[in-house]
Amino acid sequence: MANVNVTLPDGAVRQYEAGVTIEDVAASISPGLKKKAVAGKLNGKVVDLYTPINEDAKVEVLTLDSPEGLEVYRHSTAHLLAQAVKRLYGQEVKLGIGPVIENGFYYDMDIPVSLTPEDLGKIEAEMEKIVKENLPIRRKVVSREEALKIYEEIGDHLKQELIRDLPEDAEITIYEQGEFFDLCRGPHLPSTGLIKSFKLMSVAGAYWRGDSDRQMLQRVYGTAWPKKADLDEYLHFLEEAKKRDHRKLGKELELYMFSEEAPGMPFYLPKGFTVRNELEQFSRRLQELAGYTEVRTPFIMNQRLWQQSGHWDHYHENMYFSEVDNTTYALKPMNCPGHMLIYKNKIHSYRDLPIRYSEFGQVHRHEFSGALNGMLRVRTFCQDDAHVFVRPDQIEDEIKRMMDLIGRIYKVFGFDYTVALSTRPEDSMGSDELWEIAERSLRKVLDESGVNYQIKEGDGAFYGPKIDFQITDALKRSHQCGTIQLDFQMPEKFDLSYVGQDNEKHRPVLLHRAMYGSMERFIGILVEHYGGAFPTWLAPVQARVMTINEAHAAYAEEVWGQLRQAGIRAELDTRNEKIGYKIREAQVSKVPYMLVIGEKEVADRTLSVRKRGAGDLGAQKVEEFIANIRTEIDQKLNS
RNA sequence: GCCGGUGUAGCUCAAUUGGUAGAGCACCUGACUUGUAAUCAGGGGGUUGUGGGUUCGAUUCCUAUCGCCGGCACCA
Repeated sequence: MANVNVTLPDGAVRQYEAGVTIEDVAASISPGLKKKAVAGKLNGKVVDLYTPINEDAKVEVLTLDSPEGLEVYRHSTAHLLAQAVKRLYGQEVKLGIGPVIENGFYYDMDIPVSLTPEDLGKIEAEMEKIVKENLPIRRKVVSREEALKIYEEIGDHLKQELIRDLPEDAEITIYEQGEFFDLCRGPHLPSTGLIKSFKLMSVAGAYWRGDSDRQMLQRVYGTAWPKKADLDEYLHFLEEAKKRDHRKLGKELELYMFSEEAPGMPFYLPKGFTVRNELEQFSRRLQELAGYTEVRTPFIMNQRLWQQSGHWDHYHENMYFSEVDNTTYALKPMNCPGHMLIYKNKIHSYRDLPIRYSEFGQVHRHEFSGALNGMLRVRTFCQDDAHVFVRPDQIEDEIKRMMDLIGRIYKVFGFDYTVALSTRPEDSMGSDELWEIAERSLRKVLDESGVNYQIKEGDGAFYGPKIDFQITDALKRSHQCGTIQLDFQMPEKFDLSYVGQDNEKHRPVLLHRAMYGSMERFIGILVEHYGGAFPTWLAPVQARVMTINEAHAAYAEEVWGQLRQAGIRAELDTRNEKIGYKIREAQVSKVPYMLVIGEKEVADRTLSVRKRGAGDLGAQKVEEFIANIRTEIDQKLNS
């Protein structure tokens, strides 16, 4: 019998008889490892635990502590789901795909009946049963013809299509567990009994192969974890996230509202608008320092303009139109064309570039009804937009400046972010050459800046490639916000020019840029990020003065006046209520500073400071408190 | 837009097999004059999203439509 040398992750080499399985290797290391093993890694490739080792190899035993092991586990749970559904709903069930996703898995299936949330409980129970049966899960290699025959026999057109689309040289495998089998690359757990903690989360429709022209399947989402405690922790996390939902908090904190009269269009309530104004003012100040000048362009402009800009051809179905005096006007979905007109309003010298126009521009886009989501996806929103006109030699420097500015802003909120480069989409305009140049320069700046970035092929705007900034919030979810887009098309379309040193006309290059992205989305993200408890500089109400009883009202009113005089957003609460009641209300509405005034404070001309999250800070002179809170507010940039 | 769910007072939710709606908070009034997360009592408030239909009778059943929610597709 030949021997094989097995190299383990720690570098140790052990000798086994050829044909030894990874499970045997695990057993030979320790009984504990054998018990925990769910799969293996053979020369870097994740494989089934019972895979034989026939030649010298690097081997790693995978447990649920590794991401790969957990992935195998979740994948097997997806099969478990499919098996349960087939048992309950019969062979009529056709299987699409059932991949692993973050925290779990899903399976897309064609099921004769519509599943309801209650059905999920029944399916879970069936899954538990299959776990108890502890069915061995085994891999079987089949030929393409065999595979097709198997799925023709059971009339599963979905799997047949998948098989036909597999590459010529692909090894086709089927995994079997009891009466159930599934076309699958694997690997899987050795048996169903190893699956411990899972929960089906929801049912939803999903297009077959992600194509909206094709059949809609039923997608069941599930989550799976090594231990019950992990599952509980995850479910708890979801509960916490739900409490922070910006739609719920926006209502509770009276920040914004929605009405059936304008689906997808937020109404700002006084408090929400205060936050927004603060954000806008902050960004405005930074942009002034960075050399931007602010402009304002009309909401509706003649259809001609949109034909010229290309929006008519490429963005028509998302636009709102209005007919006035036999002329069609469009509500702007983007601010660029207006800024083109401003640029063309006069002749520019090469010395004047870069010219940086910023606009808090309200745009309207007719998004699909199903796409709307609170403040995160709306039909009218305000972009903190800017268009910068540069000479070709200024492109890279200007992009660097933009990236710096965006990074600085995100830091103020404590956001981490990731960057992605999006390349030419299918529906685009302009020559291959210009796209080539544009993509290359963005890539160059990104490479030089040293940031990590991913590439999103075909995800660019129709007029140019872009760098997108994705914010990661306190709950580790990411949201697209900032963007920098390079555009050679729009200057062509609008025949923009500047006069060069040679006294000839030259074509400027256009950079589109947004930092918050949309004020609405950014506010929604901030609400969830802070759980509604805004830092003092953003808080709609920064301090609330509250009295112990009505004898203190006069002094409290005086203090309230002083605070407002100092530019602090303060409220006064002199109602005939107990101080505990007033504190509770202030606490619930997440006011950062609660200022209590009673007999002592009136006598000493002080106020008692209670800070949200920190409790009673004791008495301070009014001037002292004002100085402290002002410092805190002004320090946002140094945070 | 597509699949599924859902819509009751300002908010959060109740209402046995269809018998014409109720609670807490909020709001108003009164009492209490209060020291760091809810004082007590009383009161007002709803064409049950909207339009049709079935029925002696509809919050409940059917249907259309709108909004919202979870996904898909699309996207700042």
